[in-house]
Amino acid sequence: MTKRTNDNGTERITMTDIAKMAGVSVATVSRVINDSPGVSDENRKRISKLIEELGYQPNFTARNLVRQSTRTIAVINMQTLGQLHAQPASGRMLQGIESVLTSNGYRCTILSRDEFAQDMSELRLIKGGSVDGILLNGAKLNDPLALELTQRNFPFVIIGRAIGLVNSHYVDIDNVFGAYSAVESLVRLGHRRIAHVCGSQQTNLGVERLEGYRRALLEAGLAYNESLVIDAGLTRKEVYTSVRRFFENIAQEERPTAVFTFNDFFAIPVIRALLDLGLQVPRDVSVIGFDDDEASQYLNPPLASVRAPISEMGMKAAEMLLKLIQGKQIDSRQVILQTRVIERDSLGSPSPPA
Amino acid sequence: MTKRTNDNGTERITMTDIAKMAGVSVATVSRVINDSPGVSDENRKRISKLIEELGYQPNFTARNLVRQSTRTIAVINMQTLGQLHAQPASGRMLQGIESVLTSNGYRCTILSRDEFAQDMSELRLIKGGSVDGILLNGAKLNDPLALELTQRNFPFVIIGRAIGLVNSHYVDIDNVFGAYSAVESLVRLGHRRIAHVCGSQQTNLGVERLEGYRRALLEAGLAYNESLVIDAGLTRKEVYTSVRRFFENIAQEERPTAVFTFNDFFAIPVIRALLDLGLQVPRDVSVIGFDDDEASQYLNPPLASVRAPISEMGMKAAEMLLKLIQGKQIDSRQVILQTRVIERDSLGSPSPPA
DNA sequence: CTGAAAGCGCTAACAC
DNA sequence: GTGTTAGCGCTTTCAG
Repeated sequence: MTKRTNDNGTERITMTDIAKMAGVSVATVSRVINDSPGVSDENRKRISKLIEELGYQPNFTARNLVRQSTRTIAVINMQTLGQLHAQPASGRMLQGIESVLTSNGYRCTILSRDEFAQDMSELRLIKGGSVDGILLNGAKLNDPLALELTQRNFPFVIIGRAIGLVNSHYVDIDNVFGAYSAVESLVRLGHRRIAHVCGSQQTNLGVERLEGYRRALLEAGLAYNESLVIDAGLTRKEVYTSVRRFFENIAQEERPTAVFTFNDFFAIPVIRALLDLGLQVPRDVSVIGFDDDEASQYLNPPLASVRAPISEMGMKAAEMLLKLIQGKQIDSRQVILQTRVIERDSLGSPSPPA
Repeated sequence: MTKRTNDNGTERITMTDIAKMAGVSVATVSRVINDSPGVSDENRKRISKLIEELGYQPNFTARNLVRQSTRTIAVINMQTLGQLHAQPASGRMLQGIESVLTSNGYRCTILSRDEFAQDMSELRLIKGGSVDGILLNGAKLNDPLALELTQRNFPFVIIGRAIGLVNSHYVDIDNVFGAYSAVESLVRLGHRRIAHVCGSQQTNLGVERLEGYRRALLEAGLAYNESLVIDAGLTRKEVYTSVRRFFENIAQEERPTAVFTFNDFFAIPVIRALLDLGLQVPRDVSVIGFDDDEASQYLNPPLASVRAPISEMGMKAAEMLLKLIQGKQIDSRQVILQTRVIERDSLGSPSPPA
């Protein structure tokens, strides 16, 4: 590409052009663009008008270079893009993040963690100065990337908890309590054999919700029985298959009368599997999910769930990150948002034994 | 921020540093970084090693400035971020886009069209040189933004058709045919009164699918009856309310025995509304959607739909845009992807009149 | 209040 | 092969 020219051959207008036309120096133009003081009213007005008329827009990259910032942040996910975008909950998160970023003049770019690269390729982002901050959507135990970012003192906020990292900034929902209360509401309905279709135990999310399940059982005086925990995989297909197999192979008197699923995303194939085996929901098996996806209330039967303020979580995380970047005061490095059980028709009392 | 320094006070390592340490000029270092010829093997090896050891990463912004490119593209949507991210189909699109962009060293940033700004604020993106190309997710009739981009000869690809724009680059699915075949399959089952819960008539998508519905009816010798077209709004809540009201207020003998919904996203509250009125699906009313969201097969009843290769559409659009930017040959400026009806249990023959 | 000039970190002529 | 140098378009001292 020729310098100072677009593909179509039209000159791209620069600050120098404006300066020449206004008969001032670039410094003055720069001052009015940045609302800096030290420009006569007359000049300011004239230059502003010129800018307006010509539709001049300061070059993003040049500004970034001298400012040493790009006004873009990266959202780094544990899941692949396919997994990420398949989940309604991710959409809510991204929506929260993007809304506060764009309204603050920032942009974001969505990346997924490359599990195959050993070298933490994500670090190139910060070494190359191409992002001003990072939102870590999910973290592992003693997450090496989080550790590295901490050591480099690079601005980042974890969405989800950072187990093994002291003093890191994060915002999370109370997953343990959320799961606990879901199971507790099943217990209250009289259920004694409660299964859990758990999330990936490689993630805090999966671990925490399982923990909440376990605690609720113990507190209710019910044994925690590992054989009632179905570790089904990541996709709906896998969940369908595992759950179907599980219920096919269990003796009727052992059969759980309720299942708490890792999230609503999983609850859909779980219910399908039950129905396909001729089991009714909630007559034979009650089901409760997590997240309270927008669709859940419209499902058949309407799905009980743990309502989680996911988009708020994204917003809070983005706000915190922005403060971090701008060196502003942060009230609390850790934010935990609360959840609440929403009871719907997928819930019932267990039928008395036939 | 002090120059050449990070927040934490550590120097940020630059090409000049590498050059000094290697005892060569920056030009040489630049050459090895860019795999340009004209460097002795010995130097190349030594410099590479140094870069490796120091974990040097060329500054993204500086490169962008001199190259006059940012390696980022914008995805501009018609919907708000909330609407966008709520839809499984959008997730599939984004996944397709992001996967080809990132694998080509590009990034993307998701924006939504500001319907309140008259000045086409999106143009600032290109005036400020902050994106290399644009993916227009959806376009209006004679879309002013698309027109402007065309005039400026700025690289862009429309996802969806560009009515009123000759020779624009776009990739789309065959919505008219998709809708046609959905309705046609209802007709084949014996349905005569078929309703359509349509999408926004401000979008091509909504218009085209309605058109397909209309054509199928006409071709089947059935009258196109506007009162059977339910323009329900954008949210599931609105759809639920409208559809419920519609079926509540219609005489039984006038009641549609089938409904074709704009997409699967809408089909969920439609089915809920029917069930809440005591109507069975498909016994009383058959339902067919569009998109074939991943969840649809697991719904109760499993939802018939028109399968659309949405993630492929995103990929194709991204690939086309990249070619456009890189000045490569493009086989065809317009790509239309085909759809296919997937029949599931939400479909049945109309019950014989009681 | 204004302008000259020194960069930001890199690429790419152009000379040697 | 290698180095020198002139920018890319902007911000920001520092003089005046």
